Amino acid sequence: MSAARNTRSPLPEGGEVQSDLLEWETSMIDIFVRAASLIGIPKSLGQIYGLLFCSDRPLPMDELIDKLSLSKGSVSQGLKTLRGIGAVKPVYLIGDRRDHYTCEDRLRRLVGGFLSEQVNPHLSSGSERLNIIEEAIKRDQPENAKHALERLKILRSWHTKTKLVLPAVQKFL
Amino acid sequence: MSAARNTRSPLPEGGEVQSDLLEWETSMIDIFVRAASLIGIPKSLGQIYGLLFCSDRPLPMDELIDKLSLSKGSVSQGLKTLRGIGAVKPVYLIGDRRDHYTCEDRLRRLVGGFLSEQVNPHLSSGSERLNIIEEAIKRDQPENAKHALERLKILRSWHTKTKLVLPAVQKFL
DNA sequence: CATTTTGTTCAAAAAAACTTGAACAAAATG
DNA sequence: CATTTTGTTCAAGTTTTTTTGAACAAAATG
Repeated sequence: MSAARNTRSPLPEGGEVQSDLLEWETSMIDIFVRAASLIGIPKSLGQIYGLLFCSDRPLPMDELIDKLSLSKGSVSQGLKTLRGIGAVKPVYLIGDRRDHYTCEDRLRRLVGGFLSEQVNPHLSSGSERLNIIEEAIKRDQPENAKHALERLKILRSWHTKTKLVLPAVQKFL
Repeated sequence: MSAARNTRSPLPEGGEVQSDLLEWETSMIDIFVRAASLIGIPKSLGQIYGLLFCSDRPLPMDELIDKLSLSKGSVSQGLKTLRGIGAVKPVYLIGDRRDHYTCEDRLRRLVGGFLSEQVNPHLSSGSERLNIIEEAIKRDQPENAKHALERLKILRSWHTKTKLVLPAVQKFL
């Protein structure tokens, strides 16, 4: 077990550090990439969030592009989405014209943002949709209308339970 | 508001009914298709589950293929996956050689199956992964090791909370 | 045992999702 | 105000995921 210290390549003249990620950073980012894909979010968003999570200071787009080897477009679009769900926040640093970003690191907020942007809209519209189905059943008058209405009832109960449980989960976290 | 009754086309001679779906069925299936894509599951699985949910009796593959206009391969593979997470169950009917399927309609079971197949594996491996990151931090000896360890600590607390909350949710449903 | 029925598998096709890069806009700088 | 810096947008390209369909296996039937 040779203990080689932190091997970022020494700064090239300029001032522009094409620093590779350290191993712990790579692994930690990987955790977020996996978590992202688990909840159906693109890999690049996981990477961006992950790098911000690892960083001990707010980072500008440049650095994200550079360290993650992503295109400008990807990072710009990714930050937009992450801002949208409140997972990252712009921070304005004096003496630097560029926007810098930090990650939201409170689990409750993180989950809250995700739920209210990605899940709640579906839940809300769900209620109306169930009413529309009820009307359709009445219109169709299927021979098994009774069964159809039973199914609808089940869906309504699922809907209710879900709307109840999500806020509770959030409060717990 | 003309109340046209259920318009399945009258049976063609054979006995094979290429019955189109009724409107209420289509809409209800659509609910499942949306829900599926919300949790990152292919559309066809949503359709299959949805049709079984609408049906008042177990259905054989043939009927799923026919009514949903999906290929044999898709339905076979889809049922396999759904069986895997316990969302559908084979039912053996006397006098019919074909497998028939019903859907699991207890929300708790449904969520339970999904969590234990798709989520828990990630959660379990997560613990080990965090230890590996800890080792990486020690190895890398980054100048901001203190910060890195703080981040790790946060991840561990998230991990713990998540492992705690999922079973609780399940119990509630 | 030849034939039919039922169901699985997997390579290739199709569709969907994601990423790129170049063109553009907006704001700051000198 | 011309130039540079920063950031967005979106059409086209790439990659990933999903679906198809034909070949195959297994079991029942007569």
